Amino acid sequence: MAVARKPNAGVTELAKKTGLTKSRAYRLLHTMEQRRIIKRTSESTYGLGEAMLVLGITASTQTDVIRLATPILEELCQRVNETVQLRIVDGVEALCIAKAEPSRDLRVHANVGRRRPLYAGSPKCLLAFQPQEFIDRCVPLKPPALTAHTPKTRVAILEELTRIRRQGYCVSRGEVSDHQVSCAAPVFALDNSVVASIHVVAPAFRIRDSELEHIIRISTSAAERLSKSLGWSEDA
Amino acid sequence: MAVARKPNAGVTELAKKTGLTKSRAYRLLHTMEQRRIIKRTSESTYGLGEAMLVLGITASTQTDVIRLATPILEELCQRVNETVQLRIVDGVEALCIAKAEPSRDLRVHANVGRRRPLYAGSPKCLLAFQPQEFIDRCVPLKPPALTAHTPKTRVAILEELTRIRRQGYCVSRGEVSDHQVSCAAPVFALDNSVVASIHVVAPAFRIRDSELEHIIRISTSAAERLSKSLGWSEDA
DNA sequence: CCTATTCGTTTCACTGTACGGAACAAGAAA
DNA sequence: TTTCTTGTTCCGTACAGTGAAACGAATAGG
Repeated sequence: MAVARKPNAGVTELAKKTGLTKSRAYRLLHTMEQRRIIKRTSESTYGLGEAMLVLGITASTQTDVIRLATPILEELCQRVNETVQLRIVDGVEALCIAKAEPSRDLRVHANVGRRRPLYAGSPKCLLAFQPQEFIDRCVPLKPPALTAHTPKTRVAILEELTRIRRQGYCVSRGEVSDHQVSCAAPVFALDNSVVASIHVVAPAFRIRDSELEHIIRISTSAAERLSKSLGWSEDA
Repeated sequence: MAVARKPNAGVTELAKKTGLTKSRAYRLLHTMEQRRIIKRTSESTYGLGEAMLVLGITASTQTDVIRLATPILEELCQRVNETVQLRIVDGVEALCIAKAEPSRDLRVHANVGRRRPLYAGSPKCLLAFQPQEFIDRCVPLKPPALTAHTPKTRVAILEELTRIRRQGYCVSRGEVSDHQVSCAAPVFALDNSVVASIHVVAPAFRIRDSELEHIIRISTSAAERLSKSLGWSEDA
């Protein structure tokens, strides 16, 4: 997992990150390389290997969230005719684990595997429903201003999170990148925890208020359908 | 890996498959469950867990084959306007690790993570370039007749493999499922081994001989481009 | 050019971990 | 009932994997 988190790191660096001895780290890396769990990306830097790829792809067919989400994402994508993403929390970041893209020429490009900070833009939808202790750890005191619309203070972000919890969805207008609007809705599991979020991302000029409302309506409904198929049901 | 290969298996079954003691198997499963590498699918049956999903998705962004293939697959998909797949050998099967689908209504559906036997249809393209010893192990004496066009004998398959090696691509007309035509081309790595194959799958009625030739031409060229971007260069 | 660090790698004696075998409870089948 | 299965736990011991230290080979600094 340390290798995944920090690709192209060497033995010493990985040993430090994980708190292992250098010799232990070295030996672990050595045997994991033999088993193809990791591979050398250059002389003495490591990355995830082929075995991990195969296991991960297999995992995605055995995991409910992905299996059930795929058709829902595709339908949503077709209805809004914009790029759709499924994200989960990994570490202190949002990780895109599935996507669907429309075939129109001008669209926002999405990438499975890409990570984003949780405290800016539509990933806030994931953050909002995490334990307060986790939220406090994730939101920086001085969030970097990516665009003119990025919330400038920690307090502003925390207030936004409260609003998201209340209204049940999140809208970001050019917060993380200009000319981009995104809308996200939370996906609940049996225990009422939020396990993922569904995002619709679109070029800003195409989204007037009326379109935005339409997108909000059907993406929250898509997220709700996914929640229900995961066993969740609506109560306090 | 045993859990991946055989989902919904219990302790005893997994212990047998792996040659481990029952107590060892139990303890390994127990700690892997704590680390979220695997999860219980029911009382005492196991499947791959969330950690595996995250690692696998991360691996796919760190793996050259996938990263470089994605744009090539998408371009190929657009040019042939049919479903395109990227497959690798896993165990004695072909595993689909990436795909691209056109947006037209009638198309062959593909699924990342799906496995197919290596000895029938276009996966033969992968098999053809493996070591002879491996081929012998994979091709059954009496291959099951999936359709009227499935090769009926072991010898027929072996001859087909020779032809594939000679011509550098593989065509399957309804071998694994009626009304489906597929065409595959091998992807080479630096050491001239075949690491993957690019497949174009289409409904049979749409593919006349002239279209097929066109598909063969541009899919072999796509595979060649991918090979080259992996560091391969054409020599004996 | 010579230290001073840094890196990855290897050695070695030791110890604490993870092992196998057997026993256990709880079901299911005979 | 008995006799198979399951999954789970116990326990004494062997030995695998450990940490610390040493090693050679780089790179950086003065």
